Amino acid sequence: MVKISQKTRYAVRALMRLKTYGPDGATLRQISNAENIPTKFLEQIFSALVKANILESKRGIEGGYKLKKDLREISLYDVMKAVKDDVKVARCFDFAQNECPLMPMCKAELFWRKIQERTMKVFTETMLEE
Amino acid sequence: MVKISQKTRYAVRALMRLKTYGPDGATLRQISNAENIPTKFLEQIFSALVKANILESKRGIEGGYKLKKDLREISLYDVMKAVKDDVKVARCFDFAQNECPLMPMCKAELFWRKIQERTMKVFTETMLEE
DNA sequence: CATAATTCATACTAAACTAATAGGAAAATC
DNA sequence: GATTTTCCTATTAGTTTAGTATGAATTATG
Repeated sequence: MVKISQKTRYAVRALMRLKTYGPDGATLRQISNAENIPTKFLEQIFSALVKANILESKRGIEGGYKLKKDLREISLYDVMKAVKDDVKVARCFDFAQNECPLMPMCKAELFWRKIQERTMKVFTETMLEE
Repeated sequence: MVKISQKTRYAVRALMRLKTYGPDGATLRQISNAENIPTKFLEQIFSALVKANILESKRGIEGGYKLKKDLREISLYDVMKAVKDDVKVARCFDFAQNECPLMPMCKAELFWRKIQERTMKVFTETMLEE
């Protein structure tokens, strides 16, 4: 099953939800309640999104999270990368680099390269809001 | 990690390898040796490819497998479907159908639909040989 | 017909990965 | 100083994937 991880899916929903709170943002708890996402799990996700410069955080009472970018500027790939949901759909993983017995460039490798490129293109070009 | 299953990856390599044996095809053992794929695992894969009408098989001594279609006519999606490596990259799995609290059509759902469509397009349009 | 080589069918095990939980530290406001 | 929030990181539980195992059915050949 080729699928995008729950982490990424939660992240996307949470970001979209966060936007509805306007420029002042919201707390983790507000988002996790609104979207029915396990609070502690979302915490890890938001932490990663902060590191990726997608969110801005402030601690303490009156703290919370704000979007640091417009949804139009955030691609699915950005989110996946932030939460470490790698997109290695199809590179040639069957042999360690430079050890493929069919090197320098077997047909399968060429094929997987194409798939990888085309899939990446979809993920990098599809923005959370278009 | 978004990736295509080992089953599908083996299948692609095996099909490409099979082609090199010409119109008479080859046995499971030949392919599994040549590609270094666990024989019994490949057996399951080939069985699925036969059911999907991608391969033709003949039992007994002198038996083996033959391609039933040209590689140009087999898409990655065909292979994935055959080996049950579903492509549900991104439909809205977060709520059971008709139970999404954001229905009739939340922003996330729209987003995932786009991703799903675009990814499917890549997989159905990329052929094993182009 | 007996034998050997092959595909077919299905159940089981092991390994890897993902999702979720847990506990407490650090910061900010009042 | 108390409370509310984010931050950090380790552990557990659950699910999925990869691989192994066993044996039946089929077919060519001597």
